[in-house]
Parts: sequence; C-alpha cells; structure tokens
Amino acid sequence: MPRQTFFNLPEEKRKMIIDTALDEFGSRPYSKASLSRIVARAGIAKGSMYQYFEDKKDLFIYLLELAAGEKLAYIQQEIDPNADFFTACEQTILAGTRFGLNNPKLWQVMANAKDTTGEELLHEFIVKGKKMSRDYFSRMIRKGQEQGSIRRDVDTRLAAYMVSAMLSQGLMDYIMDLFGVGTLDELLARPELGQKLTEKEVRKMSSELTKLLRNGLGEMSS
Amino acid sequence: MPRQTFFNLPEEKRKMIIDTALDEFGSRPYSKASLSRIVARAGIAKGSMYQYFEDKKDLFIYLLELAAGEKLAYIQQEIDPNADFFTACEQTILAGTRFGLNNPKLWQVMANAKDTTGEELLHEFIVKGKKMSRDYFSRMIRKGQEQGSIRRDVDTRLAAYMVSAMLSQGLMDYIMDLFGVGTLDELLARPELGQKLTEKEVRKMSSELTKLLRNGLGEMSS
DNA sequence: AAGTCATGTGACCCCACAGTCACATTATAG
DNA sequence: CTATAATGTGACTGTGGGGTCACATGACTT
Repeated sequence: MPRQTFFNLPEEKRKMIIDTALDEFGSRPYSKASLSRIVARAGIAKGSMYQYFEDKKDLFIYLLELAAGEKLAYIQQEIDPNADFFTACEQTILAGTRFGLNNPKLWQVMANAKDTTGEELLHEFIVKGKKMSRDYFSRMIRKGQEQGSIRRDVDTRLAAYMVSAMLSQGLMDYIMDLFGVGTLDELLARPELGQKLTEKEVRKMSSELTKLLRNGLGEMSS
Repeated sequence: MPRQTFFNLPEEKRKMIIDTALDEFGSRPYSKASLSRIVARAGIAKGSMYQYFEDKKDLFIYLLELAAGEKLAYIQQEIDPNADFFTACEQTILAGTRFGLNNPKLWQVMANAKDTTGEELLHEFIVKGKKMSRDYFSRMIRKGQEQGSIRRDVDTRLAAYMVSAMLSQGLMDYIMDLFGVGTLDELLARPELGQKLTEKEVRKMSSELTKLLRNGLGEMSS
C-alpha cells in the first residue's frame, strides 16, 4: 500500500506521478520497467518515490488495483443486474471494450500484467485477480443454468475458463488486429485510432461474440 | 540462428545445454532469465555460450522454434487430416494436452513467451507465431464452413481469435487449476503430478471442450 | 523567532547482468 | 612433431537497476 504521504500530495502532482508510472509499466514488462526512468520523466527525486511507495512492487500493485477498480466500476454501471446471462455478457463485452478504448493506459498496464513469473507476491496478486474474474463468470453461468438460458450439462468450471480467456486475451488480440497494430503501445501512440472503431462496429462485435457464446452455451434441441 | 559450432557439439553436451536453458527461460520471464545462471548451472564458460549463440535473444528464439517444431510435429502425427473440423479440434486439444504434459519444460517455455514487450525482434517473432496458429484455425474454420459443419454466418476472423485464445490461454489455465497449482513451475517441480491426469480425464476434457466449441460454431436449426 | 515535524533530494551503494577479449587448450593436418 | 585452425575459458567491462541515507527545504506550531 502507498504511504500516507502519497495521498497527502496535491492531486495534480499525484495524478502526474500515476500517469508517468502507467506509461512506464504499460510499455515494458514488470521486470524491465524502471523506477529511475519514472522519476526522471516525472521530474521528482528517487527518494521521494520511496516516500510514497514501499518499493517497485507496491507501486505496480497500486496501479493494477486502480485500473481494475475503475474498470469494474465502469462495467457495473453499464450492465443491468437483472438481465439474463447473454445480455449481461454482451453488455460486459461492450462496456469492457469501450473502457479499454477510452483508457488505453489503464488497459495497457492490465494487459502487461501477464508475465511476472518469479516475483512471488506479485504473481499471487495477479492469480487472485484472474480468479476473481473467473468466479464472476462462474456465478453468472450457474445463474444462467438456473434460469434456463444455459444448458445444464455444460461444465461450469471449464466454461468459466473459456469465457474468461475469450473476453480477456481473445478479445484484446482481436481488437489490436482490427487496428492493425501488434502492440498496445502503437495504439496509444496514435490516439486518433481510438476513434476509428465506431460505436456501431463495437456493437456489432459484441453481438457477434455473444452469438458465438450463446450457441455454445445456450439451451437447444441438441 | 545458433552458430555452426553449436551443432558440432557432441549431442549429449548440446542436449544438456538446451535442457539447462529451457529450465531458465521456463521459470523466469525473458528479461529476468540470466545467461550467467545458465552457464553456471551447465558448468560451461560464458565465452563458450557466445560461441554457440549470437546473444540472449538468439538462444531464446532457438528454444522457441525447437519447442514449436516438436509440438507441431507431435500434433500433426496425431490428427487425421481428413477428419471434419470438430474431430480435428478434439484431436488437436487431446494431442496438445498430452504433448504439454509429457514435455513440461517445452510447454513452460512457450507459455512464458507472452510478455517480451520492448524487445523489438523478439516481439515480432512471437506475434508471428501467434498469427500462424490463428491462420491455421482460420483455414480449418473456413474448410468447416465449406463442408457444412460450421455455420456460414460466423465471423471467421473473430472465431479464429476465440478458438486460439481458448486452446492456448484458456486450456492451460484450466489444466493448471486441475492440478491445483498457480504456475507451471510447480507442476514441473512435482513430476508425479503429470500422471495424475489420467488418459480418461484428458479425453473427457477434450470432448467437453469440443462440445462447447461445436455448439458455438455448428450448423443448427437456431 | 525558534523549534519541530513532514517532505523533498540526489549522490551513493551494491549488485546482477549481457557481452568481450586475450589467452589456454585441444583437435586437425602436413 | 610442428603448425594451424577450432574451440574453450573466466576475469573483466560497462551499464543500469533497486533501494538507502544524510542532509536540505519547507510548513506549521507556540
């Protein structure tokens, strides 16, 4: 956890530090991201950074929590809690995509939180995050089964893993391909691209993907 | 590419070096993996390593090509080229899983080739690899559509991304969960686990997953 | 004004790493 | 047996990293 000092900072400065750190951790894998570079770019002293955060890991985890929190809040505000499974899925995809396009830096940092092997605590934190997202899908699937929109014979656990993989990894790769870029950095470097995907296209994609999901999970006459 | 010197080595020594390197790159993200550690463990001089490989990247790419080549060969030998899409899928999943369980080190190295942001050439290499696997699925899907086993209205590209995500990321996470481990390292550390998944269970999983895929992609009376 | 506490600072320490090079060792050939 | 080419070697270099600390600067109190 960041130290109190960090929260005492004037908001502007705090935001600036966060922003600089997001850039760094978004454009390099954790082990290559450099605190020295962050402080240099942010124009503050290294020692100051260590008054705000315990260490590199502390900063990184703070950023991840920030990103995850904002994304979750955004998505939750966009979906109808009473909708059936597939509607909720479509809304989740839609909201998730929009959030990513509107917050490329946050998106990038979360996307970069994949490797981290060998950093015990960090790895645990990330595994836990993935698990939370999977559990969320598990619950939704089970609810769908109870409501009759999902076949009862699908293996909930397996399905949760697949939905999770599709909506994180698969969807991101697909979107990056739509933009014709190989990395999120390139997307970030050209902000005009964010507008290239029209609302209509995003909707189309979400509905296509949902269709794919439905016919894999939906109750049907075999 | 490795230098000729490397291929002149007695096979035993060559294998030993490869093995040691696989361990290192399998247990740490690329940027944290250390040549110094590899040579120490392998009991050879650092200078020697640089007679075999141009640099760190060269070695890593060699390992990736090796792993990908072996995996591909194994899978191709296991699948029936004339089978329909879903049968081929099931066979691919089955063969891929078996290969992974029997070659945990290779599996691990490939799984670790995810981050690499910021290492231009390396990143390109990996993106190209992912693309190859996606193209393979694309072709299979299109063939399935021509043969009538896959609905014509599915978006081939989107579907290819999803299948790809499911069979790499999703499947791996699922299997790791079955073993109750958070990292592949742990799996490797306890080789007895490799046997815990019985052939029967692997078959069951492959067929379940295929069922999931089919009902998402299969021609049906909607 | 004096004193006290919170915050800022950057030179510095230690360390690990990729990559090099002058030299030692071993094979090959004539 | 000698000469030449191929291979092995590990101390060394340069670089850049995370993290620390003795001190400077500012803010706030009495």
